[in-house]
Amino acid sequence: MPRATAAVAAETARRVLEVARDRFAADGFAAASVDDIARRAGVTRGAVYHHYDGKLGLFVAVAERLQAEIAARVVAEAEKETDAAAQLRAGSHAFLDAITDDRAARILLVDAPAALGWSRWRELDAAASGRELREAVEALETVPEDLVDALAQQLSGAMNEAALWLADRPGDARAREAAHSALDLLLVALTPS
Amino acid sequence: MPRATAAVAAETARRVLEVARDRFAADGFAAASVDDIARRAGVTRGAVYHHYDGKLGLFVAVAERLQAEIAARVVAEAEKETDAAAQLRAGSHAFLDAITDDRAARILLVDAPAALGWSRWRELDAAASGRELREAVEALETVPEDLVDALAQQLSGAMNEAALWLADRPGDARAREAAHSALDLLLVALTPS
DNA sequence: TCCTTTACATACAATGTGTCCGTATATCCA
DNA sequence: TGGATATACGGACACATTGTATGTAAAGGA
Repeated sequence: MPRATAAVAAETARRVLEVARDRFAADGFAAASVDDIARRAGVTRGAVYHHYDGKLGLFVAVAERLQAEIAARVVAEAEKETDAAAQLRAGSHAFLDAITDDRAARILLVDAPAALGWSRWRELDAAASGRELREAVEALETVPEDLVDALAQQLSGAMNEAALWLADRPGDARAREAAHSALDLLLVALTPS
Repeated sequence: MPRATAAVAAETARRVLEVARDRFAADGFAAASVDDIARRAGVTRGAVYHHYDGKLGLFVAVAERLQAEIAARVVAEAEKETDAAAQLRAGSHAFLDAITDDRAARILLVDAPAALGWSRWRELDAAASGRELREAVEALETVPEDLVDALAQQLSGAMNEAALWLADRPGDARAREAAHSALDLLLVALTPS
């Protein structure tokens, strides 16, 4: 088998990543097999292990990609607002919509904590949208300084659970509306009227 | 090997369950091995497969046991209060304390959703404390009927995340206090003054 | 007392992961 | 420009783990 040029190699890595994203979303981390991913990408497991650090490394690459995509959308929406409270609300709603697209919820919210361990998952999340959330909560006048971390964490949990709840009800517009409204109910309590 | 009497057999099943609980908590579902659990329980894998429906069945048994224990504590605390709002708050705080004891958080909140799938995990949770939470939210006058499900879900997510956050900071009394206070911040918004 | 069922132990087959090794060919460098 | 070297894989192997099938000895009922 001839060796591929650098551009072709990058294309191989990209295709593997794409297939992996699809398989992890469809089958979950545990049930997805590296061999299946490789075959669907048109390569052997050797290629996958060359480009990525094992099954977990491949999964991490997929997760980081998804996190980045979602964080970008969240930040973009939040930045449209000016004051802290509005930014928090806009970002939260954007997060809910973003993570329920592209079947990212299962990968990021169900499999990632188990596969990476909760603390590593937290670090990954903090590097993406988690940090923004914490800062948004911190900017609120109504929240005491020593509760910022705990509250941001719990809001994150509420949104994540809402996302999974929605992911379990695809196409249910009423549920989506209810999730957003309920989230607002929690957020308005924290935002100064 | 002689066959055991019925009482001895029940004791075997109980010992296996206990060891499994310990191993799942320490190693996680994926990394724990049936052989290791069996050996630590003083039996072979054959005994485990006789008493439980495979690794997943054993895990489900452990999870159900933990759920029941926690639900009992939550209900006991909630029943000390009379009005709906106070019951919700008492139950929520009791849940936070209960699930962070005995290293149940990892099993129930991290591994269970991944191993069982999110929807099966939800059913398991609903059968235990989830249903109580929904009813408590429903009893609040301040929450519109069509938001009850979504809100209960999100509150559950907030509490679960708080539990994991605390489980990651064992013995940190300040964090525990902050988690409870932050949870109160969310709950007071929903409870009529 | 015999016979069925229970409670395991043991052996076996299947699947999946990670690693090692081979190799052809870009790419770098003298 | 022609070799040396590193890269991008493919293929084979070893290992771990799960589930199943089978054997078996004793308990408990008829």
